[in-house]
Amino acid sequence: MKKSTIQDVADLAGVSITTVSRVINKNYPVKESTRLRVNSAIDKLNFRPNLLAKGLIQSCTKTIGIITPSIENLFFSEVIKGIDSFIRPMGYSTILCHSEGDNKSEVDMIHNLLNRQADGIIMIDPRKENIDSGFIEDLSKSIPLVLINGFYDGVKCNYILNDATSGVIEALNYLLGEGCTKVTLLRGKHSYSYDIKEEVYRDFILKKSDYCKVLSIDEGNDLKSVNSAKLKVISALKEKKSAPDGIICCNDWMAVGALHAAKSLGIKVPGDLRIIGFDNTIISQITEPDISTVDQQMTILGQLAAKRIYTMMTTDDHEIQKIFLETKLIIRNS
Amino acid sequence: MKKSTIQDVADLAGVSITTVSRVINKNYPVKESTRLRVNSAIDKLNFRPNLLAKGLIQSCTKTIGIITPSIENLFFSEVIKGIDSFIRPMGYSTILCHSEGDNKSEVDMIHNLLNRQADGIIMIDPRKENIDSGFIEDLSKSIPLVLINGFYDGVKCNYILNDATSGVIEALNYLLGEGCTKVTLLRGKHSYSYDIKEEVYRDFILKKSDYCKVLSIDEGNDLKSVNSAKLKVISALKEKKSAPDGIICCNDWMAVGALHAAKSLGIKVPGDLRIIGFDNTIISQITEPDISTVDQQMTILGQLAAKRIYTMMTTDDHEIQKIFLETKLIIRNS
DNA sequence: TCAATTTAAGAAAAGGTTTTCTATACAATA
DNA sequence: TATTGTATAGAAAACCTTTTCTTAAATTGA
Repeated sequence: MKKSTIQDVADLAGVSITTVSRVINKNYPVKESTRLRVNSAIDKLNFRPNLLAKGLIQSCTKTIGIITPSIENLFFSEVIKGIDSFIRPMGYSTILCHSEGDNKSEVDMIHNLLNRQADGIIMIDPRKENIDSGFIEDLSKSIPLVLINGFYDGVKCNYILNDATSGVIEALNYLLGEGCTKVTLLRGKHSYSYDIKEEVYRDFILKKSDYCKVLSIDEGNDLKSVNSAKLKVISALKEKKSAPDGIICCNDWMAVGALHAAKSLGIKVPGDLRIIGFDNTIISQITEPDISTVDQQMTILGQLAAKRIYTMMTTDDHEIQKIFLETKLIIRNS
Repeated sequence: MKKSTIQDVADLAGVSITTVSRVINKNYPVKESTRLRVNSAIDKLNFRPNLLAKGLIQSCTKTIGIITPSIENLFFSEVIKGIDSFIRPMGYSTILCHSEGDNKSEVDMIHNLLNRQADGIIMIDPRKENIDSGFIEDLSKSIPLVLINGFYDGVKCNYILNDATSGVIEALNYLLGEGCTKVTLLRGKHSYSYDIKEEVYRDFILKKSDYCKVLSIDEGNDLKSVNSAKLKVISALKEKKSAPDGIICCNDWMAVGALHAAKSLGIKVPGDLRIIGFDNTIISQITEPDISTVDQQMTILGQLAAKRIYTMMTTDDHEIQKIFLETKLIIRNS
């Protein structure tokens, strides 16, 4: 079944393509009788307007790209749903790209989005390398760009949405208050969101204690990180003198890994070891015990990013904004 | 920074746009010296070819659309990764759409993909209503379409990839073998994959037992289903006479819900109640006890779908194929 | 009735590529 | 020399819309 064009519709309805366009876009008065004729022609031919042509002439595609490192972490799923919930009703559609935490993929995907003439891009947890190289800063000069969790002070040129570092402090205060004396941080690589947490952790813990230890696994967002975290924590727990009695994990997957590590060694949680996760995804609720975690308000994070990019796309307000969102520690049984 | 076009590049390099096009696409010999000049002009102007224009003229966008009900279920994540792992290296990019299990969204997204001139569409667990209405069958006449888990015999016009129903039988055999006498099935709505499982369950169980009971929750793929499943199972377990001693859950989220239901009532798993999930996602490994589940080979499922759609897009082999994949019961401690 | 205004609809340009067809320059062959 | 062949590169059409500019027809006002 060959695709029909606006010309076919025009021929069938006995009008010009201009008129068909007007009927479709409802942006110009058309006599009722012709409107009906055109519409029935559209139905008969099953006509679908070619967005490539439309986008080409309007130089606007009503599309935003979302780049996420992973689709295996509910943190991202929730953020994405937040973005969608705001931007869809505004008539935009989204193109979701997952880079699997790969540098090059991330760049390729951005290029692809640019080539497709996306109107804006939201990046969740962009790769550190791509920030450091200046790539992202450059990018933000050529297209409305909002980063989620990609904040660090050095990047001045980007409008950045970021949840506060307050979560780490809240978690630390809680653990110290519960009597922990050896609190460690478990983090992943390649994302500034981990760096910030580490920085805050170090600054804060050194004021209160002389135990300061950071565990780092190779990745952080995919499923493999559960096991990596487990292995990493097992080896930390095996160290006689310096084994931690509290772990703050940079996301809930890692926290699950830590929990399993403790179990495998017969270490009681929360008796001998306390674990705190990050994100408050549902997986922190389904383990035994369920895991205390820092809520990140993912939906709101996404909505704010969407709102901001919408403003940038539709007005000439392109100034750089940094919005910080509150976090909240959810106490459970770990 | 205004976007530069192929004309700008041509002007700067002192050649025609034809030549620039040839340099970019490497589909025609160009003298080395001009090639260099053109390339440096491209770099200088930071030129990015407009895919709208290219797609328009080639009537091919090297794009496939993926429609999934949810991005909150690792089953889908794995399938999607499988698709990507095959189709990306072939030079295609993917547009991922999540319908949140909404009928209308699903249709809208398909229309959007058609309007964008996607070259093919893969649908995971398409909505029952859209199959029943004939919409999907019609669709498959106008674009290469592959369904994953959308199989039922009535749909003759679609090429369908589907994992075997053998999983249900395997699970049933196992539970009966372990001495269960009241095995129920917990399912969701609006997807044929649940219908098939129910059908197989009914056919099989009635031959072996006179206990046949199906529990159904409103949705099945999002996070809310954990809680819905829990509530549904709690009320089933409370029924004195007919409380099940074995539950087959149509995905791992539901199995988690069922497990929590049992816990909340103080019912021992697997002692008093056995639970089997579906999908073998990592969440079936992180609960206590970990959950026996039916592995669905999601990655392969995705790869096969991608491979099939690739063939359909690049050759004139458009015949309807139905591929069935083996499942495997993974025995754990539930 | 005639001019002026309003309404409805068409013609053609534009958007940025690819592709077919054509043209030039030069070398090779007879 | 005349002919053929071979690189190399340009001109122009094509892809399918939207949009600006016109035009024709219908309505209004005096």
